Amino acid sequence: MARGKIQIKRIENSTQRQVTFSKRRSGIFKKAHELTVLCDAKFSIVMLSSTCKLYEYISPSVHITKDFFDEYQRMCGRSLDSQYQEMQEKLKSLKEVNRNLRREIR
Amino acid sequence: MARGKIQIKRIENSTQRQVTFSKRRSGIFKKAHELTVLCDAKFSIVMLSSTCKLYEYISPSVHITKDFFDEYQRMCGRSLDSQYQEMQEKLKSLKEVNRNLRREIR
DNA sequence: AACTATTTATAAGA
DNA sequence: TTCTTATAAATAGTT
Repeated sequence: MARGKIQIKRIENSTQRQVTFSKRRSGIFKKAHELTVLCDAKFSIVMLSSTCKLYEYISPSVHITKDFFDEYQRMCGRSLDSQYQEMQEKLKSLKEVNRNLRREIR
Repeated sequence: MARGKIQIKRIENSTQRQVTFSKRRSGIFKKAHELTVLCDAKFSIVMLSSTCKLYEYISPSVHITKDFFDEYQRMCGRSLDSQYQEMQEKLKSLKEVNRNLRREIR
């Protein structure tokens, strides 16, 4: 995009890949924040870099994932049944992460 | 940004807010996809609009949330010392989410 | 970390 | 709503 057009394909040079990641990561978080403010949207963004770092963005009005889903419930009035499958899958994966993290930390 | 500069504050007109949401949503998903390809990043984006719709983006190489965290484990699990603090914090928050989700499902 | 030449995103208009 | 386009914003390459 700027001093030259780039193709959207993996950047092979590791240094450049990190620089681009850093720049574009902040760009996306900025856009997410703007959309939050402009349109009353709520966000959860989890980003995992190739250098092994975890970055997160969560809308200011949403503090934890639970709040996020609670808000969805409240606004949409969807029954628990329709959400059940999704939440159960989420719970299952979180349980496994939980277990693995315990093991790692020990 | 275009035919005029806008202030980043809530768009009061509902129609315009939806139009802007729709445009910017696709913009963010496009950027996320590009970052995925350019930098080997992995993403999970969950977006909740003010009109009660849920939108998600997950990196092509990641099929479910579990895979996402598994990948994090695989990549980061070895350098424990440097990751310790971060993981412990993560574990703490995941435990809370876990607890809350259990309650939701019951 | 800054700087700009360009590309890209998008606000307003059609 | 889908397309256009003038302009604002993001960013690739550079310093």
